[in-house]
Amino acid sequence: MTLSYSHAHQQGSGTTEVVAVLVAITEHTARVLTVDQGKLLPNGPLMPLHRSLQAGVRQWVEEQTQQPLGYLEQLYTFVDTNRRNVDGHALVYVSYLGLVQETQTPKLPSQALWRDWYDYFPWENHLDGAPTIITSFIVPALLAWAQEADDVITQQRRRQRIELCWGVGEAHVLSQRPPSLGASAASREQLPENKEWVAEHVLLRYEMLYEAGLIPEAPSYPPSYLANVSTELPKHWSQLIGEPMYYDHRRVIATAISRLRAKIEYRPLIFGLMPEVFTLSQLQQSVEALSGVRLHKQNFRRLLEAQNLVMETGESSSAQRGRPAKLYRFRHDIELQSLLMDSKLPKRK
Amino acid sequence: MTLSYSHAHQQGSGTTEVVAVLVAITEHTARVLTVDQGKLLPNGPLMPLHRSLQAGVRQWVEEQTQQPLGYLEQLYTFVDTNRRNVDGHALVYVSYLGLVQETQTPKLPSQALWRDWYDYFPWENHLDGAPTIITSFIVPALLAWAQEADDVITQQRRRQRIELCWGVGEAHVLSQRPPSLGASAASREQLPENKEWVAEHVLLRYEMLYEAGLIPEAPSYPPSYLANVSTELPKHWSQLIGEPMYYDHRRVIATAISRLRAKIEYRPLIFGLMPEVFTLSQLQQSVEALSGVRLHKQNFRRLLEAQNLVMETGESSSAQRGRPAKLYRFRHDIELQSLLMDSKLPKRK
DNA sequence: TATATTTATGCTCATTTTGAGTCTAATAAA
DNA sequence: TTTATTAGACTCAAAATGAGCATAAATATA
Repeated sequence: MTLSYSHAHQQGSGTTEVVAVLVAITEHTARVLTVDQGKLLPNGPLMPLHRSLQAGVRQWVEEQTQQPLGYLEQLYTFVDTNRRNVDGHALVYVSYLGLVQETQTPKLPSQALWRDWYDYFPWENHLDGAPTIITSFIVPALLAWAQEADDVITQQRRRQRIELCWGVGEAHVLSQRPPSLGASAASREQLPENKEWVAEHVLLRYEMLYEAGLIPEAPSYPPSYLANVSTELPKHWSQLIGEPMYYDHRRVIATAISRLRAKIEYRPLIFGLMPEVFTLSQLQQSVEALSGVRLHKQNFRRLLEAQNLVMETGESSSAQRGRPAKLYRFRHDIELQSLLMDSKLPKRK
Repeated sequence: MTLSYSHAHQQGSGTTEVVAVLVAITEHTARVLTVDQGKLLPNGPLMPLHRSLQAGVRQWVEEQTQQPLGYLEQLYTFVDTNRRNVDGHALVYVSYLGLVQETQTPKLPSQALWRDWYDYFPWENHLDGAPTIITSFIVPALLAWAQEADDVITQQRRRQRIELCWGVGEAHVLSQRPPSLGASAASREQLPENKEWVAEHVLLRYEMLYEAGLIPEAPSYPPSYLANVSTELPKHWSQLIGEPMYYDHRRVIATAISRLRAKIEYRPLIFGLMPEVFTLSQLQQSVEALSGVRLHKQNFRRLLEAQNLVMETGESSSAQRGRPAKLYRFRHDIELQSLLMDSKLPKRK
């Protein structure tokens, strides 16, 4: 794969583009809609005729993907100084997160393609436990990266970042702090101890890999420091580290996943991805597909009950093998609350 | 005040602008930096020479305000179709939230001015209880606005929105929901009951006032429906409803306050606004200045202790009248955690 | 000087929320 | 009819939360 993922480009007179991360859940798998062989997100220039950014996104997305678009939320705005218009102005692109219901997915144009989003972020899928790639390759490589920093402070900080982002807190090198300056309070024994995988840190993890030059999009890829430390990238590294994309589109997806994972904890966005009726298990599996971790079934239901967001249809489904599950639907009469109310999810199982 | 707050404008060839909401706390008051007599936020075009959006913000802000800029975070990107460049492209502006330490505020250029942010949002200041303007003017006017909707559904929804946004849940008209369709669960007695003021809903409240035509920036201001319902805007309405700004800059501030109030609940952003050393009471007062509500002192301290974010300096301050308070400083050795770790605040007093 | 007032700070306590488990029910497949 | 499998009810201890009282150490005032 010798193609460069950060090549230059020329535009017309406009300098603003919209980019969409469309998410759907199909067969218990979180998917993202791509174009151009999975190398790009649906995108298009903002035109003078567009009345708003949202309008621009909707128009382009529906044109490029024939996809009816439900919930839509602005993510982040980037500047790409490698792509400039005829006046020399850098391209600004505004990214959006959109939710699409599985059921209403019609025929796609040939260049549009739903892709499992873990194809791009293999390390984010902890549904069957933490992927081995993390401890066997990623963390060692990142530790080598920390090692090659010039000063000790930077090394220290990088290691701390690694631990916090990747949940690998073992020998916790308590950062050299003044040995009890203010002697009384402040020195409890509950310092870091944070050795947990935090699902919504997707973007932080991606940016660390980028900074360390471990992914093809990075300017410094492949990294030069690995030879020094007798660590080597395995030959199939490019497969392990997920599929690259053009420009910064993979970062845009990382932003989207981060936002979705964070927001689903306190807003019932999930219903934008569900079919009309569903079982509680299906609902839970969908949330798990997004967050990448398993949840505690009973507590998940308890919270759902407490929030009173769903109602039984009276029917039940025996599509599975075991006991038939009651079918539920989202309570549309409280759609407004759903925008305002907090809605929490339980911790992982 | 006959000046129009949504007038058209012409630009050069660029179509992208950055706008900054700079926040500081002085004398226990949250302030925001303005230019042009308090009618605009510091802003400037994105230039081809800027390497990034952040760089653009920093350059323009420091040029316009001589203000050293600490923490900086992107807020939201707007399109202003009233302002277009020579090619007809609408102006895109990217807004940023920046935090400035009180102590390091140097001489300001004459056109820059720190303003109490509640000058623009009088209804957001609940430090001495809920402002009377809410129940005496705002809510009645909004109810009239709800009344004038064409269909009952919209009326219903608007009333629900009013209750949720302004915390005025009394006669809770339970939205007409199917009389127990799925008879068993789902019909608990714990429906809305949300009659609470939620500090971080600043943007929702502003947008509702805008939609109802109750503020000068709105195209439909002043509203026509009030005559019908024997409610009238008091003659001094324009003072009650806060100071207007040009373009959508007041909405940008609302976005900033929302973000800040929400984020301060789980990230220790507040330290970006504090001087080097401070007492716990000062810290609490600063948080209160931002959130607009009073906090429970003992619980505030308990959480601070638990999070272990501050350390005693050993000194104490007797600047006030009563017992001298211990002085603290932020623990800079854990600055990284501070970016990642959750950090919670207690509920209001 | 004695006393009230003010601010800081320590501590308790009932309630709610959370994490994690056991146990029972109802179906399909063998 | 047994077994595997999925759904769903209930329990329980630990932690977090909201709200209070009590005490300490200063200044203002009678």
